[in-house]
Amino acid sequence: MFEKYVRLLKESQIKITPQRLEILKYLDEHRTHPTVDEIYSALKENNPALSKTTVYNSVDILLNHGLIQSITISGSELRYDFKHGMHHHFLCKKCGEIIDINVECPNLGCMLECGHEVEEVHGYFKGICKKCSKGETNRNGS
Amino acid sequence: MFEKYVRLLKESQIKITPQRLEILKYLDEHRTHPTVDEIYSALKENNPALSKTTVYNSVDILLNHGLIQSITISGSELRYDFKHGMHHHFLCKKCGEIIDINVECPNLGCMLECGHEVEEVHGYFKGICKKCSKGETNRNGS
DNA sequence: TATTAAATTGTAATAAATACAAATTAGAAA
DNA sequence: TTTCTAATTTGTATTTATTACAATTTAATA
Repeated sequence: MFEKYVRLLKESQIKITPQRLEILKYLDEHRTHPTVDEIYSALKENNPALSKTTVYNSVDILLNHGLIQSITISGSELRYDFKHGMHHHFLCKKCGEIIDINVECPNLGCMLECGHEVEEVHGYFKGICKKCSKGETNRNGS
Repeated sequence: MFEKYVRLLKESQIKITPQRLEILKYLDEHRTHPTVDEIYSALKENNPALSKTTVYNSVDILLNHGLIQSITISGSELRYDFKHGMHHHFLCKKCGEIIDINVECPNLGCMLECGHEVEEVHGYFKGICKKCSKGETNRNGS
């Protein structure tokens, strides 16, 4: 059940706690780029004693060890994403969904030429997603 | 003095007010990607009656008409940028500076193929900037 | 110049993130 | 296994960013 996440934490030399395992698992299984509040609400169901501060602390340590990444696409709030292969994001301004776009950034070489040390690469697109532009229903009901 | 900004607002059919002119001019002349608070503090010097709500309202309307863009690179706060040519951004994790990177995104074609309507393209890199990685002084003094 | 819809101001409320002290716990050592 | 300690979790209190909104002021038209 949690073997994968135990292994990931051990590899990063992070102390293993049930809360961290649950958070990492949640992010791996829900590629919805949730906020701390969304993670907290979901996990509180099975663990009513969970504290939101723990979620903040945990995503911080997972972030610092590179197991997850933070997404700033939506402004005024941070979202989190289990680190799978390099990809970009698309935010639909109508339904609010954040869609993974499986492309890499071809500008990285240019960055290195500039002389900066690049640790993170983020590519964001915003607009109206395929579904919404076809006029299908969406989660905002608009 | 303000002709350029009067023209820009007129072209966008936005009502011309001194506050909007000052904010647009400030963003054009200070390519530092300031927050609302930074814009507010700077302009309050010459206009003590300025309200922070006005800065929020003004950047909103300038944003909606495409005269400026919002930058979400730094998390938990929005930054604003006068809209000049297409470029990416680099955030230095040491000195906090946000540097313009003059590249375009070659993935746009791919996006259109996906069927999404793209309105905005954002490319962010994070790491240690050239100056900081050479050990020079920086604004955090670290 | 008078009019009116829109913008500005200031205060209050909301929401996201951080700080911190007390209680609890993971994991190493005995 | 039990003990011990540093690290983690919890809960509360702050701070900070943003939004809501009513009253006042103003831009721009007639």
